[in-house]
Amino acid sequence: MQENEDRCQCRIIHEERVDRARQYVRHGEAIEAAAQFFKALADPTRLRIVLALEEGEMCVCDLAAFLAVSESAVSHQLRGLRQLQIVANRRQGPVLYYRLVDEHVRRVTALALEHMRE
Amino acid sequence: MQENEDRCQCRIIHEERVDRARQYVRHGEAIEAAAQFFKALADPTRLRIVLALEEGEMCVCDLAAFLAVSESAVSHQLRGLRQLQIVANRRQGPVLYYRLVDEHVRRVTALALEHMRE
DNA sequence: TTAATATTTGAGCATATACTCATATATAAT
DNA sequence: ATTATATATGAGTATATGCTCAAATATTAA
Repeated sequence: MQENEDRCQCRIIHEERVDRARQYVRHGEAIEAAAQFFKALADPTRLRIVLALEEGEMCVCDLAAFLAVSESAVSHQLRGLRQLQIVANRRQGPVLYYRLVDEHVRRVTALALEHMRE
Repeated sequence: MQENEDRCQCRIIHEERVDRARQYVRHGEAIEAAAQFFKALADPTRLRIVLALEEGEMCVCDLAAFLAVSESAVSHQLRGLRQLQIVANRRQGPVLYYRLVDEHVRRVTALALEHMRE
């Protein structure tokens, strides 16, 4: 086990199995990005925002009413979703209408909700 | 807006849009469950555990070596994944071999990682 | 029984998260 | 300019998360 002595000092029961995992799970930084992506959907408030927007764009005020939470809270969550490029907005006067950036999220949520119903 | 006066006191700009969202997003507790599910994948360590197990079962020690983290840390994460019925284990002597419970997770991770590579 | 291996568990801790509240910004109307 | 509306933002806070470390449990071997 010489090639691993500086990575970790724990015993490796099935070295071949560990190597297979290392080869298979080689998505590089995509894993970090995917984890971030899942984190965006990992909160009920944000998940409900995303699901609502699947039906069409909504302004912050609409979302706050739908979610029954403060507009500030919604705005904070939307910021996170914006930074992850999951949602975008367009301004019409003083109102910002939020929408999903693409169909990626919808596919993932659909798949997950399907699983939840067994 | 009388029917909303006890739910929230914020203005509703597009009441019809809010109603549409309320009808569309009606998965009940499935949303909570889905958010929990996403949370399981929302951490790089757990996501890498899941991805590794997609290739076949591994024991805690193998996973620790693969992830280069402590076995205790792996065990704590596995507990969460176990409680969510995402992984299960079988005992062979003193060794616990962990595996994915079903193919649900694999489909979701595959879809997400695909998106990450655009 | 004793000792060794494999894993789990609980406490403690540093950081992240999701909110609230007050304030700031941007647009529109007066 | 002033005011009102719609949203954003920053600070503060309570809770959740993910780890470490020490100790407990389970299985096997001596």
